[in-house]
Amino acid sequence: MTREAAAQILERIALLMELKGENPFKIRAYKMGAEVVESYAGDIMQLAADNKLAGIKGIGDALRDKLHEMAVTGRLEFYENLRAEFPETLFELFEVQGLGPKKIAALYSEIGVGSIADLKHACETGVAAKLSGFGEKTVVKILESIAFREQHASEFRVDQVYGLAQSILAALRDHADVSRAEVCGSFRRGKEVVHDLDFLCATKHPETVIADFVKLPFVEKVIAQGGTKASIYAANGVQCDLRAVASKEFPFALNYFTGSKEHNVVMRQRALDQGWSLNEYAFTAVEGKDSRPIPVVHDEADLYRALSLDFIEPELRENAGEFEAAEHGGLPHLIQLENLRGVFHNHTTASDGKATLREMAEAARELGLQYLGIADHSKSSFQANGLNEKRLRDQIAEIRELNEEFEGHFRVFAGSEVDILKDGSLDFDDELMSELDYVVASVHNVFNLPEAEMTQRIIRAIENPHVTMLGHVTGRLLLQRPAYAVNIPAIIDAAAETGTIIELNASAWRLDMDWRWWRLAKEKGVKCSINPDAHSTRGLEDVLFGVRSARKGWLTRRDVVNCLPLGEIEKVLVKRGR
DNA sequence: GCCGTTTTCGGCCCGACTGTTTTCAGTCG
Repeated sequence: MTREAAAQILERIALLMELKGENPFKIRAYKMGAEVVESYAGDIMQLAADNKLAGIKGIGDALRDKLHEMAVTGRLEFYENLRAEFPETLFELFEVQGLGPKKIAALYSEIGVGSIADLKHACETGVAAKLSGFGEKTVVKILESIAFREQHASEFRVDQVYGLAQSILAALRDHADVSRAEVCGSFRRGKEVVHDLDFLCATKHPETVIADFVKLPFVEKVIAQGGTKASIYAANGVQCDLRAVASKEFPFALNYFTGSKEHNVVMRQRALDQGWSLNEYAFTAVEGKDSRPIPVVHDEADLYRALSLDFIEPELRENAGEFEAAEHGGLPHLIQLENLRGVFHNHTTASDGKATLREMAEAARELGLQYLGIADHSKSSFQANGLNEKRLRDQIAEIRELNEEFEGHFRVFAGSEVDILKDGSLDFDDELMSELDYVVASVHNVFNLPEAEMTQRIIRAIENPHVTMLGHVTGRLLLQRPAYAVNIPAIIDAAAETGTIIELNASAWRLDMDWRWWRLAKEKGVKCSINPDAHSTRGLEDVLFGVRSARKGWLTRRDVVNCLPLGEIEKVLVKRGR
């Protein structure tokens, strides 16, 4: 059993215990255990199998035995018995905003609601509103949350499909009969969520490749299988399509299946202007039309060149100005993962992170970075074990001490993710913030302010000269919680005026500020910081998702402050007027 | 269920907001 599977079982035990009204501390112990299993630096399942879990904080006698059972047998009897008491679909209900264990327990035990479908019915027929603790407004909120979910059904965040995409791609490229393979579609275009995964391969033996594709280990169900095309569901419910084409068709098919649809329309129109028809297989001369000779196309760059265009990176293919730019050499040289030199906004065990300061620093060095910015939560974020003044000052001292060990080869920057309070004031006073190397200011509560008030709140915060950057601008959680109401152009203007950096939060849950706003920010001269918001050493690698979004927002390494080397980054952290 | 320890059991994370209530339970961060 994988660590992810084991962690999920522990999490689900915690949920079911909440429903049963178990001791809340016992529940928390299971949740903590799940986190430890998920983030432990080392092969925790092997340790569990070998009975060597003693001494790991958060894993006591009971969890040790349960993990051992899971590691050895691949199942957990305790969980299976517990699970049998409730319908499997009950877990869905925890994803509805406004529903917690108490309300779910009432819904289930009193009116038999065991799934989202049941819940919707109970709300619409007025049955739910009659329950004690429920009323009109609760029901409206629940229905709104269900509608939001339905709207985004069969969509996946990038982190949910990234590993699968890489595995399938690797399997295709390994296939003896495949000469080229690529992921296409919105995944290749770097969208923040995807509906499905589209794969393309070049081969002389499509039937063989298709037949082998549907037998890959991640395949849960074959939806369709033909001579050149197959669709399957992977184990996590993601639909994956594979198209097999001849090698000479590959660049055309790659371009066509990468999209976007709007981009393709313009491509075909431009081809027609040359007297050619363009489809997913080739250019063909349009009969009766005066056409130029058709050039040889080996790859996508040839295809764009044939249409008198510079190569347009997949992330830019949204028909949002990329053609105009590609006509006269105006496309940006997009940032790449390798350009990053450091990362800000990361958490440690001091607040709600899972790795210590030292572990985070070592992991960042291991990734080849030159600096790491720590920004644990501030005191108002009680739930995240936010640091008070004393603890923050202790951490600053600890960071200074650690830096001495690095002798200038690497640096940890002392920062804080300071809560922006309801009125736009900050959780720490100016004196304390002036002792920090940088400050990330973020909203963590009171999300339901009217737009004007929320905007003013944030602007007031970034007008503080100690605020270096603004964290996750809209608070959205992709596919789960919409952004709160805020006037982004006004925020961008204020950031430009005050020299405040805006974060591109690289967590796949957030990707906030959204890529659609970065061109405006860039025009106004606002700098970006791609921040992993890492809560573990592995979380540092989320910068990958942030870079995808930054590319989609037309950003180059010059627009992103954490591409600056150690020697130059300090200057940027000193805000104008600070 | 875990932890720490005066080694055997008591403590474990706080506050705001919302909506349903009429003084507070539940949810969220």
